Amino acid sequence: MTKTIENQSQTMLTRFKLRHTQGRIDILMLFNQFQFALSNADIEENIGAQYDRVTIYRTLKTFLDKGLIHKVLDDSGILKYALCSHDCHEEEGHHHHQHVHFKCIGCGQTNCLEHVEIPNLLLPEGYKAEEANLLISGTCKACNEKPKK
Amino acid sequence: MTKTIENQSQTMLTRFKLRHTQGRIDILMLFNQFQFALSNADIEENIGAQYDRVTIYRTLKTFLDKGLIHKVLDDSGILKYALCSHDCHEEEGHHHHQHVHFKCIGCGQTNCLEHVEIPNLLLPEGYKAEEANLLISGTCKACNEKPKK
DNA sequence: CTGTGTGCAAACACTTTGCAGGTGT
DNA sequence: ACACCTGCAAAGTGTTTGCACACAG
Repeated sequence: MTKTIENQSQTMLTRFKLRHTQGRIDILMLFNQFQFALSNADIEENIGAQYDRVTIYRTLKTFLDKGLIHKVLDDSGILKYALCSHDCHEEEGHHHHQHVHFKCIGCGQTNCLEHVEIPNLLLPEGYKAEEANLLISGTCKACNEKPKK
Repeated sequence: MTKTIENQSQTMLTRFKLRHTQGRIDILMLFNQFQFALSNADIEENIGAQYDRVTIYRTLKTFLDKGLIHKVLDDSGILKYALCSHDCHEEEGHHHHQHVHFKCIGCGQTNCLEHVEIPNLLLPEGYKAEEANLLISGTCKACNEKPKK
C-alpha cells in the first residue's frame, strides 16, 4: 500500500520531468496519502523526515508551476494545495478550469469534490469567465456520522 | 454624493450598534465607494486620512464579527473583505450563505456578483453544506471593452 | 464617567531571497 | 560534469498583542 503510493509519486515526478529527490517524493506521498488539501504548515507537521520550511515552499511552488498541484482557496487566508485530478492536463499552467472543494468546519479538512460540476452561471453582460473556484463549507460525511458530543 | 456615502456609512454604524468614530466611517465609506473587495493593504493605501495599520486590522475584525462585511476568497492568499449585501442579515455571524465573487485577471478587482445564484449542487452522500463561496476568475466588463494593447 | 477605540512598539507568523554546498541525471 | 535541489541565514511582509492615552456615548 505504502509502496503503491510511493510508486505513484515516483511516476508523477517522471511524468512531469522533475528530478526524483527524497523531499519531493515524501511531499507527493503526503498528497497521495491524505486526500485533502494541505498547506505548507500541514506538510511540515505531517511529513516524517525533517525538511526545511523553505524547501517545502519551493517544492510546492515547483509543483504548482509544473501543474502537479493546484491552489485551493481557504477562508483562513492560508493557501492550501491539492493534487490535480487526472483530467487536469499539464498544459503549462492552464489546468482544469474549475475546482470544487469542501471544507469541513468540524475537522477542518478540505477535500476536492471531483465529481461535482459547477453549472454554467449566468454572468452579467460583458463578463467572461476563465476559471471557477468553489469552496463549500459545512460538515463532511465522517463528521456527520460521528456527532460531536 | 460623497455626502450620501457618508450618511450611508453612519447609518450602518448605528444599525449595527457600533460607535461612530472617524476611522470606522472612513473605512465604511471606502467600501461603499469602491464596490469591490478590499484587503487591509488596499484600505491603507486608499484611505485619505492616516490610520494606523493596526487600527484597520481591528476595525475590519470588528466589522466582520458584527456582520457588516464578509470575507472574500482570493487565490493570492491575502484576505479581502466586502460589504454584505442587503439581504445579509445580522444574525450573529450567520450571514447570507452564499457569496459569488468575480476576480478580474486584468485589473485585479474582485466584485461581488449579488445577482448570481449558486445552483444547488449535488453533494456526495453524507455531506451537508452550510455556506458556499464561489470565486470566478476571468475578465470583467471594463477590461473586455478596453482590450489590452 | 466608563467602556471602548486608537496609536505606538514589539512580538509573532508566514513567505521570499541569496548563497554555499550537496545531489540527481 | 553540470544543472538544479537543499539548508541555513536573513530579509521582507502580513498579522496579532500589550499598554497607555483619547474619545464616544
